[in-house]
Amino acid sequence: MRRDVFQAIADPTRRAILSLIALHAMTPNSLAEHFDSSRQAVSKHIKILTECKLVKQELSGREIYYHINPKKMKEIADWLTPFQRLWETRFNQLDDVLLTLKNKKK
Amino acid sequence: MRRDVFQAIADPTRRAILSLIALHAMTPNSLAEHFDSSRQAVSKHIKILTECKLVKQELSGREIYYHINPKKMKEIADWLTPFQRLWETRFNQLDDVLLTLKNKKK
DNA sequence: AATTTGCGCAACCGAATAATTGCATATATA
DNA sequence: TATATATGCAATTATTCGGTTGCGCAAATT
Repeated sequence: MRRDVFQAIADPTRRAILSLIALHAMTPNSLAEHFDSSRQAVSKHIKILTECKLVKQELSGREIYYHINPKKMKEIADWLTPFQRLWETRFNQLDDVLLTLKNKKK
Repeated sequence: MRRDVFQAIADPTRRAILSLIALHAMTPNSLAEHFDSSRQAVSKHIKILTECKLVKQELSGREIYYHINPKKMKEIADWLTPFQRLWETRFNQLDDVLLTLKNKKK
């Protein structure tokens, strides 16, 4: 079973869950209220997020509050770092120009 | 068929393809040499990357050079932006402290 | 003590994925 | 012109995914 952050954030519901708990920790039930799918479906998503360490749990009686794990979120940002210069600089616009010239030559 | 950037980068081979063509444009055949899977398999990945606009193609005779599309890559970075403060500031460490205190209380 | 509530787990199902194989087409090369 | 090369597309298959349903358990509530 592949279980990495990239596979985890591939699902829109899981991305929404991350956005919600980024504001404040939430229980599965309170999370499920924000979606059309069942509580179990949401729980399954949480399980996947937990397995790849994107969320941590805080037990409180029979309730479980799920928190986001910033360190793991940063791993996604880290993967993007080498690509950053591509959109931050004007290299990409230069690429476009070169590409256009090349095509015109043909 | 869901075809967004997040689903696209979920696959490790596709992430590797993006990393390779970020350095310089490549043809499907030259890309396939970097992987164990077949040329067709790589082509299918490229198709997915093309469909979600992460790569652009430059035709040159019978060869097709695939380029990365920085604008689309940035969309991933944009999604991450709201989460940035979670790891860039010391809020996350503060969270850890509060969580520990809460657990001790019980 | 009995009932309700919050949760995880397992089984099941249809849809989507990733890979292979085989084929068709267009461009180079001999 | 015949052959080799670069590529895309379609069919097939095993696997994974996302969802539902039903269950069991522990903590709260009555």
